[in-house]
Amino acid sequence: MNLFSKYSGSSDLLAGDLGRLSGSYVPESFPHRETEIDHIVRILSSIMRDSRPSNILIYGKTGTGKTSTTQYVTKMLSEAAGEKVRVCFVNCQVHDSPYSILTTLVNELSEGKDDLIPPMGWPLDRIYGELIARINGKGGYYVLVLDEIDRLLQKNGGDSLYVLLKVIDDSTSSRTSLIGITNDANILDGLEPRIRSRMNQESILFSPYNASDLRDIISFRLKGVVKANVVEESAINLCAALGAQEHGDARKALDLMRISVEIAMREGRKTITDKEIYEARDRFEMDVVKEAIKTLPLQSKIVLLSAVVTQELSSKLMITGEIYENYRNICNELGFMSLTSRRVSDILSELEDFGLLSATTRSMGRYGRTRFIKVMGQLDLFKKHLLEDDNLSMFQGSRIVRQSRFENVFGNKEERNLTDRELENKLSNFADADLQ
DNA sequence: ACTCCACAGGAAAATTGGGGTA
DNA sequence: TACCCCAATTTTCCTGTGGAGT
Repeated sequence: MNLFSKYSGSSDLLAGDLGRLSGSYVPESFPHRETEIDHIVRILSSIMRDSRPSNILIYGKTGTGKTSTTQYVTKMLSEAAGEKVRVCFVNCQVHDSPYSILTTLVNELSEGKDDLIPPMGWPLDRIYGELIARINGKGGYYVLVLDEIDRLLQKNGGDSLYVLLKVIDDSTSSRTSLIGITNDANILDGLEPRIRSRMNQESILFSPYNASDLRDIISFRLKGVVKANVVEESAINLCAALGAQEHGDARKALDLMRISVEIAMREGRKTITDKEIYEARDRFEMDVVKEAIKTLPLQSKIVLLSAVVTQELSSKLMITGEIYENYRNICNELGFMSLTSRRVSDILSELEDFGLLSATTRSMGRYGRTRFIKVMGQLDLFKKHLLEDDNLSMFQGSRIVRQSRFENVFGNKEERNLTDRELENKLSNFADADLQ
C-alpha cells in the first residue's frame, strides 16, 4: 500500500472540494438570507434604471454572511449590468487610512501596471484628484464596498469616510455609491450628523443565525463535499450549536466542520461524529492562540514573554509595573531597545484585546491604581510559541524578578501574614469580580 | 477631608522612514 | 545629494482617579 494514499485527494469521505466549507468561499445560495439579499438587490437595481443607488450600511456580527452576501450580490450586479458598473471592494481592516484606501481604490480602477500609485509617498490630495479624474474619465456607475468600515471610523474619527463621501459629490452626475459593512451597530453615533445621514440612507441588519439556521447552512455547504452518510446528523447539530453559542457565527461553524473532516481524513476514520467536532474545536482554539502569538510584533512578543515569565514565578496576579520592569530586563538581556512604559501600557491593552491576557484596573487606595493582569492560557505553551521567534530564542530569564509589592499593598498586619495561597485567592476574587 | 500612590490614558510633540522633487 | 512631504509609530507631557491611610 502506498504510504501517501491515505493523504491523497481520493479519500473515502470526500466527494468534492473542501474549500466550499471555508470562510472566504462565496456560495451560490444563501439560506436564511433571502430577505436581506432582496433588499440589497432592490436598492442597487436602480442602476438598471439609470439612477444612482442609495448608500447602504450593512450591520451584523461576524459570520452572519455580510461580506460574502455583498460579494455575491455585487458580482451578480456586474454580470447583469456589464460595463455599466464598476465594483471596488476594499477591506478597511487592511487599509485603514484615507491614504491607503484611496490608493487601493485608484489602483482598482487602473488599467495597466504603469498607472499604479506607489503604496507611499504621494500627497493625499493628488491621489484624491487622481481618483476623481479616473471616475469621471470613464462613464458608468461605481459601487465602493468598504468592508469592516468601523476600523476606519475609530481610527481617525471619520476623516477617511468624509473624504470618500466627498468623492461621491465630486464625481460628476453622482454615479458613485458606497456600501459600508460593519459589525458594530453604533459606529455612527459619534459622527457628525451630515456624515451620518448620508451614510445611513439605507441600512440593513444581518441578524445572527440561530442553531437551526446554521444546521441548514452546514448541510447545504456539505452537499457535494462529502459522500452520503459520512457526517452524522448529531455532528451537524453540535456544530450548529457551537456556532450559535458564538453569536450565531456561521464562519466558525463551517470552520469546525471543515477541520473535523480534515481530522477524520487524516486519521482514516469513516464517519464524522460529535467526537471529531470536539477535537476540531480544541485544535481550532490552539491554532488561534498559536497564530495570534506568532504574528505579534516583536515588542508585543517581548511584553507577553515578560508577562508569562513573571507569572511563572508565582501565580499571583501581576501589576503593570512588574511586567514593565521585567520587560526591561528582557530587553536588556537580549539587547533590544526598550519602549516607554506608556507604550507598553498600550501593548498590554492590545494583548488583552487578543484575549491573551486579562486585565482589570483596580485601585488599591494608598498603594495606587493599576491593572491586575494575568495570562490567559497555558504558560508553557505560550512560552514555547514565543521562543520560536528567532529574536527571542536566546532568552534565559536570569534577571526576572517578582517584586513582592503585594506585601506592601496589603500593608496591614492581618494581610501581611497571608500565605501565598490565600493572597492569590484574594486577588483572584478581585479579578473575577470585575470580569463580569 | 485631605493626601498621595501607581498607574490609566488623552494630547501633542518628536522621531522614523518611505517616497518625491530640485 | 540635499531637502521637503507625508503617515505611522513612540515619546513626552500631562491630567485624572479610587480609595487606604491619616
